[in-house]
Amino acid sequence: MVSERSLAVLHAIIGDYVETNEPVGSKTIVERHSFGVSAATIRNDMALLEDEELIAAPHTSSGRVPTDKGYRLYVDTLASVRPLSSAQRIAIERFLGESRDLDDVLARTVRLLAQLTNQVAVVQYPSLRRTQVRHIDLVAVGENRVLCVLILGTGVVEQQVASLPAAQVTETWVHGLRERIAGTMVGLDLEAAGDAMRALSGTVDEWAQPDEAELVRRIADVILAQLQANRSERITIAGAANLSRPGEFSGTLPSVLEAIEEQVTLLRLFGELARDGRDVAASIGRENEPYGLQGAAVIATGYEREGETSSGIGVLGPVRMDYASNISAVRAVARYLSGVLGEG
Amino acid sequence: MVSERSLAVLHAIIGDYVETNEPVGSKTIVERHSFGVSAATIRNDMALLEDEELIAAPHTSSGRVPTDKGYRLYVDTLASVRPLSSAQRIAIERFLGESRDLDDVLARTVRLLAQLTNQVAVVQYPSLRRTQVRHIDLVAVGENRVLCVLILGTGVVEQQVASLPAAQVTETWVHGLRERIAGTMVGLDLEAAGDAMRALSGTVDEWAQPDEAELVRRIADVILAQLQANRSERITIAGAANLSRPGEFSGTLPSVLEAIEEQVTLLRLFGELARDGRDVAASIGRENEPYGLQGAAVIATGYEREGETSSGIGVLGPVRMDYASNISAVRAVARYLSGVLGEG
DNA sequence: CTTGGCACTCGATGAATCGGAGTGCCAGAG
DNA sequence: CTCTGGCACTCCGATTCATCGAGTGCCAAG
Repeated sequence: MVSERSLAVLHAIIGDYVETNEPVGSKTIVERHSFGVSAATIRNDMALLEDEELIAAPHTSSGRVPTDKGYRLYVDTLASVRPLSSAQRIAIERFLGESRDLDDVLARTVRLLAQLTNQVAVVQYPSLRRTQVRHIDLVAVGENRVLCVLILGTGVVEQQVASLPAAQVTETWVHGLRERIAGTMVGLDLEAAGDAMRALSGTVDEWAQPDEAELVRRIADVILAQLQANRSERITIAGAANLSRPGEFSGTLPSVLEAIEEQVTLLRLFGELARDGRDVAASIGRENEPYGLQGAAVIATGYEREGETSSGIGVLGPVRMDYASNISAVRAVARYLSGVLGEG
Repeated sequence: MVSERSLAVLHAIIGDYVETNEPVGSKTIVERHSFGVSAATIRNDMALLEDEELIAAPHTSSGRVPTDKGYRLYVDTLASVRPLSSAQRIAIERFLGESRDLDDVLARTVRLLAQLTNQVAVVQYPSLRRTQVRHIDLVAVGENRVLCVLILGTGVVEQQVASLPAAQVTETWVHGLRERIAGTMVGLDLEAAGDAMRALSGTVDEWAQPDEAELVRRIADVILAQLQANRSERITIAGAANLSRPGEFSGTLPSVLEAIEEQVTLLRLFGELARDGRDVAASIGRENEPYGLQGAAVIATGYEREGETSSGIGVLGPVRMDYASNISAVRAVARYLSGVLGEG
């Protein structure tokens, strides 16, 4: 276990290194931070930290640089998350009150976060798995098409046309079917509605004419697809230009760009981080290896929508980043977003 | 005017420079290309090219590098666009036959183009301005909501709910309104339909009860918004990871990343390039200055959908790129895309 | 446990050197 | 008028070498 002071030294090293991007030596530390001890003592502590693999020396007899493990301990022992500057608070305020629809709020939020942190910001769209089906409609369009309209609790409207094989459907028949389906589905969340829909589709022979069963199954499939589409998740990204800051992201820039393009990778990563624990989580360097993002660090948390935790929000940046500021920025923006979405 | 051979020298210089990324001198040229003349003669030609500002020397007495103007003349005089390699043809073939919906086709296409060229590929979604309105439906949802459903010639279905102020609408009233609107709009393209809609909304007092006029206007506004939304244009992008190749894009990487994020910039640029002329167009270096993309080159052309030119497709890369290959790749993929979309 | 001292390491910096690729120009040949 | 070989000149880039200094590790003393 590392001593109290050694930990303070680690914090000092990381603080200086993040700021200057240069290996930091014992002398620099005693100059810039007022430890009450001499450089030699610091050196002893640093040797200790090096034994623990929390810091490393790029070359023999040069300053030290934090390792992934060092960063990890750092964020875990980060007590005082630096409060936001007043300029940052103002920036957040400016975005309040202008909220429009969900897309707009998320787009503004992700840009805000990118601007605050100077990193790539990522916001996951709310998971709608727990959203309810508010309304369902079937509309005959021509003789062999039925338009299936689904209105969800969030106000999202989903529609799709089911093409039927050469059968002529009547307005009244469609109406009857609609009543039956709506009766079983409306009010349920997407997951339960899907189950109900499958059950209905399975027992179709019991209540429908044989020659109509096929039609019902077709329509049921379309509705199932619609339910499924709304459970699928997306993310929105901003601040990609921050990736071009030179020096950072030494060799792993390609994989980061790929991850941004893929989306699915980031989705998994953010989902994971947002899920466990209520507070802001970080994943640093090698910890991201399963996602091909060693070289990068991710800070993420969940935000709430109408009272329940829905999805992830956070930033993606180089391992050498200002965790204190960025963690508090992510936390603040997540709270703000939860507030805005809580009202609606 | 530059002589025949000087032009050939320019081509040689650009060819070598693109390949090696190093200033190319007279000696290198006589070695690698079989001009029938000596290095001194090449030097004379190079002096001439330099007078014309087609090439420039980074330092006194070093090889020459093409200028933007040089690249411009190069692509303008590019006669034999190199045919695709068989491997590339196979890659294209593999994407055939798997076409599904429009989104899928475009997503595959843009990735294909990125892979073929090793650049950032951009495909503009088809402009729907000339698409016809195929069907319109109004469905009463509850007492004070009307769902407006628009089905377009492309199969796209657009829907939106119009909220009405405390008025109870009857099923029959909605039906009547639907008939009237459908009668004036169905069969028109989006632009004309918008005009018709506005006209209808303007004369509402002549044929509707005074207390219903407001409802009609509300509904009309929603439909207008739907029409507008479908005229708006989008692009899809792939191959952003190719930006990370080092050395290229010396200092302008940030602006390129911004442009990709903005989309609207690229939309204007590609729209412009796809519009003029039928063949592949290029915009090189400073020519992109109005878009903040000096430092980059764009190769673009239009593709056809159901017989008429609809939108742009192309690649974005560093000025120093293989124009011959990339132009032919863009052309080939555009043709392939036109073929696929022509059938549907 | 801390501290000052000291020898040592090793990368960074800068000057000096050198080689060579490349140019520009000229005079002569076709 | 064009091409060619030759030649002097320039200047970049790599190499070498010496030096500097920040920083370490270790030790013996407080």
